[in-house]
Amino acid sequence: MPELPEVETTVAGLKRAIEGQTIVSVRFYRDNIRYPLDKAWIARIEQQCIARITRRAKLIIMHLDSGCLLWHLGMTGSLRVSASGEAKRKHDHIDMQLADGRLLRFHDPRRFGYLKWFANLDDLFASIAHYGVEPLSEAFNADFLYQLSRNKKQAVKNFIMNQCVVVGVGNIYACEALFLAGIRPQTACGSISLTRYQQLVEAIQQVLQQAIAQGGTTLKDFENAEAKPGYFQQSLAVYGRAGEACPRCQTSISSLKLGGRNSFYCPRCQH
DNA sequence: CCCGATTCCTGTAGGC
DNA sequence: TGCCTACAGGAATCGG
Repeated sequence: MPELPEVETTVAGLKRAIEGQTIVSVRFYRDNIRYPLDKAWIARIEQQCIARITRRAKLIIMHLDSGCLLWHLGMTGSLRVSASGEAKRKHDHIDMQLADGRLLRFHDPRRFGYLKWFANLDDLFASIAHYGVEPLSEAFNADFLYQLSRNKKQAVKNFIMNQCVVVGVGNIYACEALFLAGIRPQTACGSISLTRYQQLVEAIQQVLQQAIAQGGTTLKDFENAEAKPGYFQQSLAVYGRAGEACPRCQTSISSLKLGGRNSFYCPRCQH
């Protein structure tokens, strides 16, 4: 599920809703999601104020007065703030009760998401030191992609979905950005020119910014911190549209598997 | 080193 | 209706 725009949307909602709140009690409803949930963390988290909430890649970072929390929503995870006493649903795995009575609740049917506690931010960032550049930062530019891709045969779609290269771009936005840039997803990344990488950088930034502005993409079950869906799915040009008409030239959209992931493109607009 | 395949898990859609 | 299979937004890990 959540790629960068969905995580950004969730973080924006959480900032509004719970920054400055104190966590009074924590409950783990199971002892692991993707990774183990250590019960020893509970005492470290309780009575801590959530001073700041930020995003790095597809991760949500909660800066506590002492220590910090790192959340990953995986494919089906959501982090919502609900009224006190709201009934627990199936697949609700973690509750954090706030001082004003509301509840921060982590829900994740497939349990590919995770929570980790760290004593300090240095340790947290050390755990994700292998991550690549932020796509909406200055460091993400045509030169960077061009240099890093030389002599590589990897398909460009897999290249831009590699979190060690650039973070936050998942299957949906990779397909959409390649369509906007007019590049076929299976093109070897090492054979793409600097000029075309310039177009790709602009396309990735444009698609992510538009998706953020629309509150993300809700294909199936994404909901933000206020349990509201996103609207960017209405703007998808190729993702999930195999056999439908290309919005630019009316040619039938094609699909193929790349790195095990379904990939969609227009055979006429993309080369 | 670079790839693709596999793996974690549940829900859902589609074929029969 | 029910049973079975394939597939889904992520990403670490394994093996060729």
